[in-house]
Amino acid sequence: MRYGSEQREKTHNSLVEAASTLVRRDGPDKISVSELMKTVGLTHGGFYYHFSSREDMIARAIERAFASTQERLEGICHNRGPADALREYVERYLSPEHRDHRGTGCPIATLTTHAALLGDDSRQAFEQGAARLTSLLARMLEQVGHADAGALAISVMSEMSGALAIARVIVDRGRSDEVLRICRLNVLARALPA
Amino acid sequence: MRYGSEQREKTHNSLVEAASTLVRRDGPDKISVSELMKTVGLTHGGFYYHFSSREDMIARAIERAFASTQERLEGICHNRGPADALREYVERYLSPEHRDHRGTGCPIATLTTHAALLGDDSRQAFEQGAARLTSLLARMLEQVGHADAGALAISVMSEMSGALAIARVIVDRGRSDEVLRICRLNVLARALPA
DNA sequence: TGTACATCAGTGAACGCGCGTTCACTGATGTAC
DNA sequence: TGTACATCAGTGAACGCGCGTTCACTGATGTAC
Repeated sequence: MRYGSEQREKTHNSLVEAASTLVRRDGPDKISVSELMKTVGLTHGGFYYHFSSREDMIARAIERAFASTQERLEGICHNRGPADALREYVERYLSPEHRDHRGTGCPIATLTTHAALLGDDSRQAFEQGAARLTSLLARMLEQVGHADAGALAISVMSEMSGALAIARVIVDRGRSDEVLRICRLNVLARALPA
Repeated sequence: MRYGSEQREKTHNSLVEAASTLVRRDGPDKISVSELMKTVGLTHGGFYYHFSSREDMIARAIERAFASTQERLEGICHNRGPADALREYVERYLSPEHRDHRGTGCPIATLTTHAALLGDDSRQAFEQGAARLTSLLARMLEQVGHADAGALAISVMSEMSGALAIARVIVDRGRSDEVLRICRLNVLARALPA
């Protein structure tokens, strides 16, 4: 079964993409090698042609999750003023839509408590991804005139990710929405210029 | 091997206690039945004399984790004025000591992203525990004069748990301490009366 | 006080199952000539 | 243009392992008489 000359790369990309969704949706402990391969229409045996181990695959999945989250944030900033972009970001982050789509959401809100327990490769991928994302947020805060933007970014990122993770545990939609709404208002009040 | 008449209760208590530490230290996915039994000096076969299933044990462990966390908070409030208690709670929560002791720490900062993925019993135990803990915090905030204490408690709990979870992923002690310090200052500024 | 029996809190062997990983093999495609 | 061969991207059977769960058994303790 030989395909086009870039087949390997294409398959690898699909695998990492699928893994980055599965790892966020079901958690790093529940992804199985065969489930991942099935997701892209292959059999489990081919896995080690693309990854050196299950742990390696999880690290690549986390990297990808952060990369696409970052792209999405940059998309929000594109063609928008700093204050508008900031408001849009916070409102999307703490929205019921984000809460209801773990698989494509911010990895910080999906994997924090897992990350500390993962292997070193995965943990490092998380740490670096989170640092970069927080830097982007800091730059946005700086652009709207915050003096201590770096510190505020850390505080805001903590509250947003914490709130989203908590909202995801609350079954009752109304009460979960309420958590999001409260933190949205709080964060907007702290982040946007007066 | 028959022991004293309350042997069963005593063993059960040790098991739940040990489980509540293990579940926070290693995560709910990594606790194994035999490891737990070994921890209290028994063999794996006796497990089902105390729990109906592994999932049942995890739910009981989470309940216990919240109960002892709540007791600890009440201990802080005991014989302290409201503002003092609040400051003490925040400073302890966002301390390197708390970060370095997952096994005995606040379950919100240890299990949030796990909780949404757990079975219904465990998820519910988490949700109820978190709600009670947040209520306690709200009462403290109310006592120092905050008008919208309920909302502030949710915001503060989100930031504190989010920050602690993030700090636990950062390997470099200095940078991890810095995250804690920043959020400590931010939270204290928001929570304490001016 | 002594004896027979039931109960209680376990033990530890055994089970099936799914998992991560390995490996011999396959067959379509590209390349050399 | 045709043929032989190497390569590439997989397949799928097989492996060992640890896990959650079950179950027949054990032996110390409590209870009935």
